[in-house]
Amino acid sequence: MLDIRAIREDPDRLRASQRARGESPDVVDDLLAADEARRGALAEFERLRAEQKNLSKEIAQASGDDKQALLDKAKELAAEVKSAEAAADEAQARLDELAMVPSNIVIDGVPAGGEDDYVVFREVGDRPQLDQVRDHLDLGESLGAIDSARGAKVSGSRFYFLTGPGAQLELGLLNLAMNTAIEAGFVPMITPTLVRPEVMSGTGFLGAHADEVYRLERDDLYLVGTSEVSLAGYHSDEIVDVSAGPLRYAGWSACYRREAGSHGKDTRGIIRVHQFHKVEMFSYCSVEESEAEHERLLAWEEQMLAAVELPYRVIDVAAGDLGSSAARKFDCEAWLPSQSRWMEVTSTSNCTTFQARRLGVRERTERGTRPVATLNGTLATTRWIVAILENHQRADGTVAVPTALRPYLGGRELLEPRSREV
RNA sequence: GGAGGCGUCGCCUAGUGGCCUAGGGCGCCCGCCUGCUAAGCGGGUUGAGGUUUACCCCUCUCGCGGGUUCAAAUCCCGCCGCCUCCGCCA
Repeated sequence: MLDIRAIREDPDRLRASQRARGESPDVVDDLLAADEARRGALAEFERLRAEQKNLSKEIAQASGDDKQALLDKAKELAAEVKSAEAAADEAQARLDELAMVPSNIVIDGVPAGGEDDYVVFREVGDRPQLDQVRDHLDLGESLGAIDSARGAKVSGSRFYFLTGPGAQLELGLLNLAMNTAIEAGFVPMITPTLVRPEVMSGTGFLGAHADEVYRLERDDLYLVGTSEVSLAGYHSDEIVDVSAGPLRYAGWSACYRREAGSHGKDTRGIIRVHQFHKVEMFSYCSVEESEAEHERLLAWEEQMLAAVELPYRVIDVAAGDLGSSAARKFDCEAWLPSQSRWMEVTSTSNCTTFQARRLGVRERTERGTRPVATLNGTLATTRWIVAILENHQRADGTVAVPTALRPYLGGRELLEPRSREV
């Protein structure tokens, strides 16, 4: 949802943003018309309602014939008030509906265009020199780390078991991420993975990509695709104090995605799965501070990637590929040797006031309250195991454990193929 | 799943159809007073929207949504949340 008053003042800004995303600028005129209609209807209702209140007070003091005459008049007025209120409510609902349509206004400097129009900021680290490349599933199976076949047997395609060193690797990654976050001053959180419709909708996940989300119809709850959802809802309908700096939370949760539109894509291994774990950073801050905070979230992501010794690049995602709530998004992509391509491993978005406005998260200022900015970013996910196995594989079939993860694997420096099939 | 109780401003609370333009206390903010602090005195202090250069003013907001009524914090219906007890389960 966008600020209708801001659109009234500067409609061209939204038009330009819509064009950059490849979406229609016509919604702007629809919005302005609906806003005008709403204000007209509201003024009429308020006028009648004020009249009714005054009349009511007269009735309380009148008596006899006077009172009866006033009562007759009041009865008529009551009907008028009722219909004026209905009209005002309807006009408000029309505007609300329209206001939910446009995606967030992109920040100046975001590249225009679609999926392939990103800008590469930098490339960090050296890609491994490998004569023979095995992919992560091949490696994971021989190490006894990933069991895809039994995942499918138990739960269907895109499910898996992490076993032995695989399970330890994931726990290690997530703990390393959690510790990194705590050290940086984040409040560690373990979050609900089922949320109410208002929260899911408030974060912007029920728009164009609603098919991605699991829904439990009997209970009217949604399974989150990231703890961003729960953490955004955490302060909903609250006035928070961000005057002393951002409120920072690090959420640990399981994540669920239907992957409805990706049949046949990344079907092998654990790159694209229905359920995984993630540690997510989430910040609430003033809108003025949001761009600096975005850079900081990116820096913490890069710190994690450096800690697990992965080669990666950072891209500035183009407007058309942002998702509805983001005003800017930076992705880190790790090198994927088996496919000679880059694979998204982190994503950090500045949602400016888009989510906060829908969820009612405000801050106090000298002149009333206003929505804060919300930002999120990935510190580690199950998918990182893919990049770690592939980039740290060695010719003898072993996989080197990055130094930072060794404490979580009992000090082991190498993962070795198991001798016995299980 | 069953029974009962509760939901009013940041917190505590008053309020049983018109005197509520929601009162009081605590906390907080501003001022006065005062060697300092405390106390005392005066004022301010829910949020959303409309109107306005601004001040003012107006409407909505007593968990949420309906209804009754000229008029609802107050009466009726539905829902949600919390608490207590019982049952069932891990």
